[in-house]
Amino acid sequence: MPTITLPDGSHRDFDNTTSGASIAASIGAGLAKAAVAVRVDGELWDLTRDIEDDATVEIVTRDSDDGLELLRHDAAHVLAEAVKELWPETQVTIGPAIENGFYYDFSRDEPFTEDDLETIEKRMREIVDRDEPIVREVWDRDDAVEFFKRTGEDYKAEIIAAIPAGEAISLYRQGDFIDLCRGPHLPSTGKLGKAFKLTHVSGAYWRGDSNNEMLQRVYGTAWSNDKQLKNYLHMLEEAEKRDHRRLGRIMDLFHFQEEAPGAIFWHPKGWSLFQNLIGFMREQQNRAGYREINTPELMDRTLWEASGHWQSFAENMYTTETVDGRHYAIKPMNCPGHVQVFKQGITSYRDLPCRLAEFGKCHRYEPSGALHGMMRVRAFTQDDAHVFCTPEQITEESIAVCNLILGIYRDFGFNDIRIKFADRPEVRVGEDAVWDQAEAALKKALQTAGLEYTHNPGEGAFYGPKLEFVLRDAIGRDWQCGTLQVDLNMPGRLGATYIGEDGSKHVPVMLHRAIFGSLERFIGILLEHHAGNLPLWLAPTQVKVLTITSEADDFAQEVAALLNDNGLRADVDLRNEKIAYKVREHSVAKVPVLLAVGQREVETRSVAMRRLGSKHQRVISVEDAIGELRKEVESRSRNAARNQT
RNA sequence: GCCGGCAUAGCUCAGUUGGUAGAGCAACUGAUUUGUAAUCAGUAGGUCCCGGGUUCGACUCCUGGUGCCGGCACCA
Repeated sequence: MPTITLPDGSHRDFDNTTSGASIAASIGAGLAKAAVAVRVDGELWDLTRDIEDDATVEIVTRDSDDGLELLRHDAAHVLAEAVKELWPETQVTIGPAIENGFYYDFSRDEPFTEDDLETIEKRMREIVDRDEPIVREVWDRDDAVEFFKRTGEDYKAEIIAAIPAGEAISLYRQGDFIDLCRGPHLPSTGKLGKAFKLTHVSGAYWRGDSNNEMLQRVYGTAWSNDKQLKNYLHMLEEAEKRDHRRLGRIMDLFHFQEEAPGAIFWHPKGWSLFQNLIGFMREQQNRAGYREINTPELMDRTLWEASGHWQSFAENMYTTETVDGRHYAIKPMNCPGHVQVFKQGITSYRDLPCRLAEFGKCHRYEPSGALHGMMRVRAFTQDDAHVFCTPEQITEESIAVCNLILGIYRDFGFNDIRIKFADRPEVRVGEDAVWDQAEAALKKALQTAGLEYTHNPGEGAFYGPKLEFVLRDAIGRDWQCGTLQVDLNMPGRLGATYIGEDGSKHVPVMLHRAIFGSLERFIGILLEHHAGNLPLWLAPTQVKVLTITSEADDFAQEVAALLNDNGLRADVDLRNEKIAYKVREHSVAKVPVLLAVGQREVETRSVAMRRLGSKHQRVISVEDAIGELRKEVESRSRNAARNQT
């Protein structure tokens, strides 16, 4: 006689054993229909599973986050069932729900083709129409291993064999398909609905290990209704339109070519943007007490061996052949160079913290498959800095770095920022006691600053734990940019010391930090975030003055000169073309401000101002236009561009 | 690096069973002096990614590379 407590606090008594399905039905037909699972005392259960004891129960509907995840997980099972029906010799492995969808990894000799995808999807829809019950079964582990071995599912058998012997495991059966699964699942395949679509195929390593064989992964997306699916597919199209590689071409910012894979040829406008970002960061850093330096791009290999980079990353470093009997490496990062600058002369504890910054160009031989537009390149510029400080200063300096990073992201229009705490990796240098100290210091800084964070276990650098700053862009994609690392190892390895209050030598703590991460990548992210419509203060060409007739040529040039005198980047377009043609061309090129001048404007010394994204224009005096634009640039107002006509 | 796909004019793309290539836009030239997202006409533009092979003949077929795209792995 279980008593069921519902989320609103009300109680219901049942004479016999009940289930999520009957509870939902007792509340209402609508809920029963939307129900996909039930949360029993906080744990997700199948709708049909018996509830025998008193419990707090919440019906999970297909629209909820939990419900959607279940739907996607079920979609993966239906995908596997479809593949097994079509190609019985294929082995199944695993298939989880992921953000926006699901995938399933299969082992087979022949990769799937695009056509196969259509065939599979069609079969999946048939399975949904069959509305097969999805039934939970509890098996003995050894029986399950034996069963999957017998049916040729070696991967499944391997997974189950890793579960401790004697433990009961749950399997789910739908039609002829049976799979190991923690569950829960929908009551039947029909509940999945048809708002899903297979999207692409790819290779994926068994257990995510590149030493293992490669499986065939099928990806799909699944939603609770058709409208959501349609929205998602539309979002994908929009994302394609704001691809930074496309925008870079349209806006004439940069290009790539075959002779320099993973390296960027910057065009005048793109380089202007690049320099703007450096100028901005330089100003922020100077204000925060950093001093800028510059270190060699080519240094003797022994330095990299001493820092420990050679041992970990030799394969990813560009090196020279023997030159005058020595081997040099192009710097893949700036830290060892900064330590050399720190080591010059004798540093007193009074000189700490010592904050050294560099816009350092680094080269890394990234694996060919890792390259991705400007987001992952082989030649890039870090806004790198190292803070040398005493152990007592770690917390304060870390907090300052966090605040600097978060403030700067806001200046660029990123407001949704997450912090991940990455602790010691398996392969590392330094004693565990030192790692304990470094991790504790970083955590303390986060707590003192009152910042929320999530854990990213084992993802720290080889010399120290790190914070990863992840920003979410306008269409919901996450990008890791900034980083803060506490390093108690490298300064000692490279012989850095300072004289403490006690008059003896101490090894300083080194904080590594970057805010943009890589300028190249950050620009790519900025372009996609703003869909190319850069805020005025960043736009390479801020203003284009367009003539309507050639009689306005002199005035247009005068206006452009005035704009330039006032620190605005302005150009003229005097071509003998219709104004509509010029407006279109410069709008496509994403110029934020268009000033049209014709006979009327010449006579009144005014301009017709039109902002990117607006169809309207305002006729205002040249002085007012300049004043307004200057003000906007100075306030770095991101939204102003959108709110004005 | 691994799995799969792609590579034709500056860009977006056509190109039938193997007979050395076309369109639109862009560019250039001329005309047009124009009021807010494409004025008209003409001209020019190609090592069909690179190398090797099969063939009388290869953009097309085979083969080895390179680059890019989607993932996986990697990311100091």
